[in-house]
Amino acid sequence: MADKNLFEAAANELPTEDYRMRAWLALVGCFTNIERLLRRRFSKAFRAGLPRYDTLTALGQNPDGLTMSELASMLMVSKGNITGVVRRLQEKRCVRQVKSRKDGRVQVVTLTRKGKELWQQMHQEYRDVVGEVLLGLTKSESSSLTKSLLTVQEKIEMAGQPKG
Amino acid sequence: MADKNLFEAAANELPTEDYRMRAWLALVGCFTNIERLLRRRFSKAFRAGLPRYDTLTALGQNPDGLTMSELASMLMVSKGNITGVVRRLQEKRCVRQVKSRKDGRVQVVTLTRKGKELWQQMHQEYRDVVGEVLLGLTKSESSSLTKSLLTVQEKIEMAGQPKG
DNA sequence: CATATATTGTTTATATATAAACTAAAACAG
DNA sequence: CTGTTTTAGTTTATATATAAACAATATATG
Repeated sequence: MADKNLFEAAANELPTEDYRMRAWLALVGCFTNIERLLRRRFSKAFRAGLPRYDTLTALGQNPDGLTMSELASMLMVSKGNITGVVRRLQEKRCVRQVKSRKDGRVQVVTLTRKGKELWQQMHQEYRDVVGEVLLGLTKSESSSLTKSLLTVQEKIEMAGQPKG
Repeated sequence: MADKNLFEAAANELPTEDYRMRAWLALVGCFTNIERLLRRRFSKAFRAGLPRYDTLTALGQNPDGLTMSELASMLMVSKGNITGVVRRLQEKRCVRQVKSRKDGRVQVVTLTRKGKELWQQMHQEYRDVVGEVLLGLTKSESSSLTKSLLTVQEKIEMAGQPKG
């Protein structure tokens, strides 16, 4: 007993006509598997989770810096969350926080040189893992999958950012 | 600046031929959006995260109970994680833990009546949210998406469970 | 200008997640 | 039977996540 994972088991119990739930369960299973691999590789290589990579990426793409709120918005997480992630990155000297002179509430966050280097290493690792995991996927399969996913995305009524 | 989310921005920076990364970014964006909606609805309705629902579902599908290790394996999380989730469910009188008489190390976890009721409520909420979110998806779109995702799943070499 | 309101970011309480170290019990080896 | 190894589960340290309450600062409005 307890042979297959929950999502496969749940899909097996679905009535045939329940095609939307079936799609969602397939999405969960697929994402969860790949994401876990990525997380494990990042944990081993950098002793860091994916949120740090996401944060470094956002900052790398915006060399003039981003405020805490902008980071929260781009990464689609709460502001309280960003406070912690940026604090840990700062303790590792990977980012710099400077208080804005125009607006005393605002912190502008930028990458340090060390942060840029870490970002590049992480980026390579990220690309490697995704490449390995999706190795079996042909160009046409990838394109069809991407197209389906973007269709779903478009149809989701975006329900705002998290609070706080 | 900081207009669109990170995954869209990252996809825009990709070379055209990078179809696998593009598919992965679409997968991340799609999953993350829907999962966040689900989580928010669960948080509001039950003051509980999705892992509790997953755990109740696994137990609901196995009325004879599951051990902590079986739960960890089915939900694909670490054993230390299960310890916490089950403890919180037990504090709410939703599950029962009984030490096995055959093997003094093993805990067998089963649903209480209260747990069954909570599970059913959560199940309804889960179905509602997925239905709403994927409302715009036709049967044929759903099927094509499911098929693509299962193809990916098959091609992923499953890399074992987390440790601990 | 003074007061009301909104915005930025942190803090707190809680839930989730892992890896690694640990305990207890079972299985196995000689 | 005794010592070794394996297995089941918990504990600890750390990272991530949210909502809600809060502080400090801007902005808007009379």
